[in-house]
Order: sequence, then structure tokens, then C-alpha cells
Amino acid sequence: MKQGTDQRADGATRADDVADAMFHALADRTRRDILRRVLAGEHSVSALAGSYDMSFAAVQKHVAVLQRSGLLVKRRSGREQLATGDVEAVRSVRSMLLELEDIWRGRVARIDELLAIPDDTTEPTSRPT
Amino acid sequence: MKQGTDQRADGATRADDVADAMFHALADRTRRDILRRVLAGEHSVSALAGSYDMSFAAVQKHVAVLQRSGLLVKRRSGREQLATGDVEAVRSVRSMLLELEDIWRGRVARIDELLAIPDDTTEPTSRPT
DNA sequence: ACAACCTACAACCAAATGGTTGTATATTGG
DNA sequence: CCAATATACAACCATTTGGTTGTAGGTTGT
Repeated sequence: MKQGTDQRADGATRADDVADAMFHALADRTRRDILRRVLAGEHSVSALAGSYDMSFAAVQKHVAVLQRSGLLVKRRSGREQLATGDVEAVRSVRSMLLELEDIWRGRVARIDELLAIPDDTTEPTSRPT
Repeated sequence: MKQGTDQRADGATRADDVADAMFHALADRTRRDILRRVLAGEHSVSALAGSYDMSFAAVQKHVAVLQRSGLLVKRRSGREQLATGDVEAVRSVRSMLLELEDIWRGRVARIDELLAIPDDTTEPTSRPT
């Protein structure tokens, strides 16, 4: 089988898609603030919207971005959608950063698997001195 | 003095600007790959550019984004610019995520300081049940 | 039943993003 | 001095982003 990291034809992975979505979701201060609130406890979309100086639709879109990234989960309760932060998703982002720190420490088992080969030219990659 | 978190007039902080820049820099798989390489060791911009299937200018812009975020530092050596990953910056991003996890655990001293109040309406913020 | 509320989504807009090519400026090697 | 190399940056372009308003559908309380 050997397909553990779910490689696609072009070398990109679904993991990369998820990472893109999560980091993008976190790259906005309003969304980070929303995430803090929903990690502290469930909030309806309109309760969240009430906390910011922008339209309901804008906040709803931020919530949707967080949801698509997996950092936030919604649960229907009557006419409300209750949003909760997914702490496991947050942990998975943190583990990506730990992986980067491990690369720095040189403590990576198969560094060639982590350094994508998007193209060609088999660059010597100049190992750290 | 009491200005530890560097509040600006509008309630946003320079820390938020830095967080925006860092998460944005990380929200692109090419930049994450560049970051892995420069965390593993110094690379010139053109050496990096040689590893990707895009123009030199495109890679140079990615490096500039990483540099502006603080995740990457450049050092001049003759006609080359040698780029290195700043592991402390990576750690600081990871600590932001730990803070989020702490909020989830309810282990935050002054949660009201972490939940920005961009607007008004003193929403009850519905504490977790 | 029906008004009020909660949410989703479309359409639109200005600004930012990620890519391109082309040009300018240093630095190096011969 | 000159050619090649390394970098930076401007101008341009298509797409995405973050915001808006407006519309429509589901749920609730009276």
C-alpha cells in the first residue's frame, strides 16, 4: 500500500490543503478572536456577530472560513447554529510548528520526505553545517 | 506604565499585526516548504528558487513575505542573500496556539483580556456551562 | 397564522494575493 | 573592463479576500 501521507499526482497532499486552510483561517485577527470565544464555550453565530463592529454576514463568513478549516464545528439547536472550537484541530496546527522546530534541531528522521520536491533539479539542499 | 500588551487606540495590537503576518506567511505551502529548507540550513534566494517550478521573482516574493513576518532572516554574503529560518519566531507562533488551547481548558487567568472587545454592546459572552 | 428571529447565500466592490515579464543595480571572475 | 550572476522591484493580470446589502428559508413564540 505505502500511501500513508496521501500523495497526489502533483506532489501536493491533502494535508497541505488542510494546512493551507487552517493557517489561512488563523491569519485574521477577527477569526482568531472568534476562535478564542468558541474555544471558551459554545456561541450562536448571531451572538458572535453581536461582538464585532461589522455586519452579520461578514461574521457569518468568518465562521464559515473557520468551519471549512476544521478549527470550528457547528451544531444545530433549533433555529440557532452553535459554534464550538475544535481543540484537536488547534493541536494539529501546533504539531505542524513542532515539526518545523524539529527540522531546525536536525531531529528529523526522513528530512527528504518533509522537503517537498515540487519540481526537479535535485538541488543538493546544502545540509546545515 | 502598564502598557505591557501594547494596546493601540482602536484596540488592535502590534502583536495582532505580527500574528496576522506570521499566520499569513504560513498559509501557503510553497512558503512552508521554503521555511523548512531555511530551518534546516542557510540557502541563497536563487538556490531556493531553483527548487520550485515558478519564476525566480515569485520565489523572491515568497521569501520577502516570510522575512516581513519575521519567520525568516537574511544575511548578505557577497552578491548572495543567505536566508535562515528563525526558530524563535516559529516558537512564538506555537505559543499563540498553546494560548488557544489554554482558553479551551479554562486555564486562563484573565480571559476578558484575551477576548477583544472590538465594538460595544457588552455581550454577556455566555460563559461555558 | 404570522411576525420576529437566526442563518445562509448571492451579487457586488475595493483591496490584497500569487503569479508573470521586464528592468535596474551590485558583485564576482577573468 | 566586461560578462555572468544574484537580487530587487515595478508593472501588469487573474483570482481571492473581506467587506457590504439584499433576499430567501427555517424555527419559534404568541
